[in-house]
Amino acid sequence: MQESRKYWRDGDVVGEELLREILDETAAAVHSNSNSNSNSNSNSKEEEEEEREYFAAAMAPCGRRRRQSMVNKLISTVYSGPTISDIESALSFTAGGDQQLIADGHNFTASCTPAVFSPEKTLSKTMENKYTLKMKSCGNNGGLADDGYKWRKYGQKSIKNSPNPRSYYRCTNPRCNAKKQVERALDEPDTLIVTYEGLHLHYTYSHFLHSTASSSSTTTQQQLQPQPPQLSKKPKLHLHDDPPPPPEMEDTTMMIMQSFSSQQQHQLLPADMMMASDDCYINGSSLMMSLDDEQAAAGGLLEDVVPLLVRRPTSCNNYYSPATTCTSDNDGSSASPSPSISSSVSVSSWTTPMSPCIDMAILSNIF
DNA sequence: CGATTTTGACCGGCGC
DNA sequence: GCGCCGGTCAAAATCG
Repeated sequence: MQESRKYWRDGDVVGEELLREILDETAAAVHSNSNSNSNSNSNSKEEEEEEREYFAAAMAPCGRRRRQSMVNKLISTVYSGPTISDIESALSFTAGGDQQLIADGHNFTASCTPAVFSPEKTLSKTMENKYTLKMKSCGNNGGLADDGYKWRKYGQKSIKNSPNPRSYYRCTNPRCNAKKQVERALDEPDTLIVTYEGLHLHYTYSHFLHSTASSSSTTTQQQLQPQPPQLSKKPKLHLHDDPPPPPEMEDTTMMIMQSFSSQQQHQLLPADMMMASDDCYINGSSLMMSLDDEQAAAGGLLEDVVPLLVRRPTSCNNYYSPATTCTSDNDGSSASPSPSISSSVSVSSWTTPMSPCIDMAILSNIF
């Protein structure tokens, strides 16, 4: 955890160093597993070098399966959020109410205790999936991490024993019942507490933005999905302020996405929406996503499965030009965070060249 | 002019 | 039953 914090806070160089450390540790673990009878006190530099070489060989292009295993181990080391089993649980319409993720500024801890979905329960009951994020404010943009969705504020309430009001947001997609609450932490004025609730029944906007920039399989999606922000009339998005996205995603993000794509096919429920692409197809009332193709996953499917992506706070300022208007204020009440800043952050963060992109992916909602 | 935000009113759950 | 509290509604205001 401490290392993750270090990684999260410091710049890309430190992040890469930490990533290397993690890779080395993972390689050492694998090495020791494959040589269980070897001397356990092998801490010399030469042996460390051997381990590095061993791991480098394991990560060679020909060792795809082993690399996948390495990636999985890396993910499990760096990523403390929901596991693929949690995702599958969520996809199976689980609802525990206790599924909570706390991002303590920079790190996430997850306590996912999903309950098995009971068909007799009402839909609203099943949508009790909630998780709470604590995130640091970044400058005057409210510090709200991008989650790729557009939100509309529908209420604000002053909370007892708290000087800061709580704002209530609802996804602007009319068929989507996702909500979130935003309030400022009591003890840490620069920390925002965001509670997400409900399922998104559509793609993230950032997905389309990214797909538009780097994928060739977006035509159908764009036809079927809400108009991406850069094509909408919404001036608050300020996409013109974004740096031009590089064509490729950064490696680590790719690795994370490949980790997800390495899993078997995922059955996503429910699919009362109409959606089709090269990667998805409708199967009865459910949506099947074929994730065998890593390239397909790299085209943005991670955001299909993990709609909420919290970016590194240290980077967020880089994604906005000083001219970016922001309606947030100091009390966090009128932050109107997502509509004004979300999409631009998302696109940039996916494609920031120097970013090691251990983007902390938080799952609760599918689509 | 449509979309979004603001804000007071209203409603339901919960504890006493 | 009553009051408190959190969440939501909806009309007015604001924004672009």
